[in-house]
Amino acid sequence: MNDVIGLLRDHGIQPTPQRIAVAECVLEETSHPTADQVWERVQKSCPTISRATVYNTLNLFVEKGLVKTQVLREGTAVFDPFTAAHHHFIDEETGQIVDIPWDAVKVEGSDSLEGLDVREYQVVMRGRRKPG
Amino acid sequence: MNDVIGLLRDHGIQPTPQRIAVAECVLEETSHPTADQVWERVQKSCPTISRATVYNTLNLFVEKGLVKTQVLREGTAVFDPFTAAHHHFIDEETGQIVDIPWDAVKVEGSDSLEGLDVREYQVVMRGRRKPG
DNA sequence: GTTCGTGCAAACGGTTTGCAACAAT
DNA sequence: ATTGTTGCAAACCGTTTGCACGAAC
Repeated sequence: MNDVIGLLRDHGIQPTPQRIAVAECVLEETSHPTADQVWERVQKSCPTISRATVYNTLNLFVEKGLVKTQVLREGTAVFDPFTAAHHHFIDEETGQIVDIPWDAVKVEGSDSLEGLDVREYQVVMRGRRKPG
Repeated sequence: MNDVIGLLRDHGIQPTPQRIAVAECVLEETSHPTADQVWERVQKSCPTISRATVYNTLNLFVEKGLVKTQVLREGTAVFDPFTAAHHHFIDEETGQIVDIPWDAVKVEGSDSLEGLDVREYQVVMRGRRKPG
C-alpha cells in the first residue's frame, strides 16, 4: 500500500522494496511476529531477501519508533506495531500473544513506590484462551 | 549453610557440592542473576564447575520449584528465588531488576477480559531508581 | 554394578557483523 | 564519487545435548 511508503518516509526511513515488504508484514496489528517469522513471511513476496536484511530492517524500525520490541517470550523478542501503551496476555499453551487495551485493566500504586521513578508499565497476563 | 542443604532435600534434590554452591548464589534474594552470572560467581567457591552443570542445575531448580525464571530482559532469562507472586521494576539505565511486593500495586479488571482465562499476572514497570 | 552427577566439547537457535557488490543520488 | 542498502557467510552469545568419566549407594 502507498500509506506504508508514506509511513516509512514519515519516520525518516527510505522506502526500499525490502523495507516495504518487512513493514507490510510487521504492521499487521495482531500477529506479534518474531524476526524469523517475519523473514519466513516476507520471503513469499520477496524471495531473495536475506535474514540479515530482515533483522537489520526491524532494528531500524525500532530505532525510528515505527514498532516496539516486547520481551514476552523466552529466547526471542517479538515486534509490535501497536506503539501506544497497552497490556499483554500470553496463552500458556500456544504462546500466542494478545494485545489488551490500556483501559481494560486498571493499575494503582505504581506512582508511589519508594525510591522508584516509574516511567512506563504494563500488565503481563498468562493463562488460556477460552474456547468460543 | 545447612538450611540450603535442607531446602534442596525438601525439593527432592540431592545436595552435591556444586548444587549447594549454585543454590547459595541464586537464593540471594536481591540479585536476579542470569545463568552466566551464576556461573561466574560460583566459580569463586567452586572453580572446577562447568557451565553445563550450572545450566543443568538451574533448570533442575526450576523444575523442582525452588526458583522461577523471569523473562524480563532481552536475550537472556533471569532466575528469581522469590517464587511467590510479585511484580518487577527494571531500571532502564542499569538493567537492574527490583522485586515489588504483591500488595504495593493493585490491578483491577484482569478477571473480566472477554474470552481470556487469566491464571497469573504481574506488573512490569520500567524507569529509573531515584538517587537517595 | 547400576544409578546419578559432572565436565568437556560440540551442536544449536537466534542474532549481529564484516565485507564486497550494488543501487541511487 | 559518495552515500546508503543489500546479501552472503562467518562470527557471536546464551543455552542445550551427547558422551565418557567418576562418585555414591
